[in-house]
Amino acid sequence: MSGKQVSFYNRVKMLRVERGLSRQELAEKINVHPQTIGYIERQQFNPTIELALNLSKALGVGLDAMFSAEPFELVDESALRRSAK
Amino acid sequence: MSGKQVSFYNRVKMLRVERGLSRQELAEKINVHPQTIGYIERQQFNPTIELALNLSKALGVGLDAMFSAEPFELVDESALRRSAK
DNA sequence: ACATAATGTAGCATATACACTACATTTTGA
DNA sequence: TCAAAATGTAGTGTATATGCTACATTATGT
Repeated sequence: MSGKQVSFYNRVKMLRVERGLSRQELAEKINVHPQTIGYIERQQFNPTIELALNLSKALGVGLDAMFSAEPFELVDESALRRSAK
Repeated sequence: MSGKQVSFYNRVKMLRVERGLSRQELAEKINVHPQTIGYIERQQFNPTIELALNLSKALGVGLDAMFSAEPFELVDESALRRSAK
């Protein structure tokens, strides 16, 4: 293992899966090791801003949509209904 | 010196000065060494997301308003005029 | 002009981000 | 059910984020 559990939240896994990317594929897009993506998703370490900016670009969302000091809300059914076309 | 020049941009100094804080004061708010603030402002290293989230809270702006892969625009006179009440 | 505060520079020390390899476990699809 | 793909776990190694101390330089206010 690398770091210990970290004290903030991220939506990297959700965003990656939503885009149909494997860790391998996401890792290639931003030139990091696939394990690095895993550690971030499991909140086992605290990525740098540079890596976060690369993730942000690769996933097409801003930093604030991806990292937060507070837990992100779960997507509930009403939200899904609202976002349905 | 600690790290080398970093490949992205931040507005920490501008935001700090605008709020009338010294590095010492900002550092105390977020429990880091004042030199750490200096290194970030001079882009001499790549802070972690956790530190960035703390800065974000202390300065009252989102991550995207503080860090960017592209240079921030300079505040020009017309912008100042526009934002004047 | 002078004191004081704020900032920069330059070390050294420690923790950890991230790379990488190898193998175990889980998931997925045929 | 079985093979392949995706993910998790473990351990090692290196670079660097960050702490900290000390001194030099540059504002700032009086």
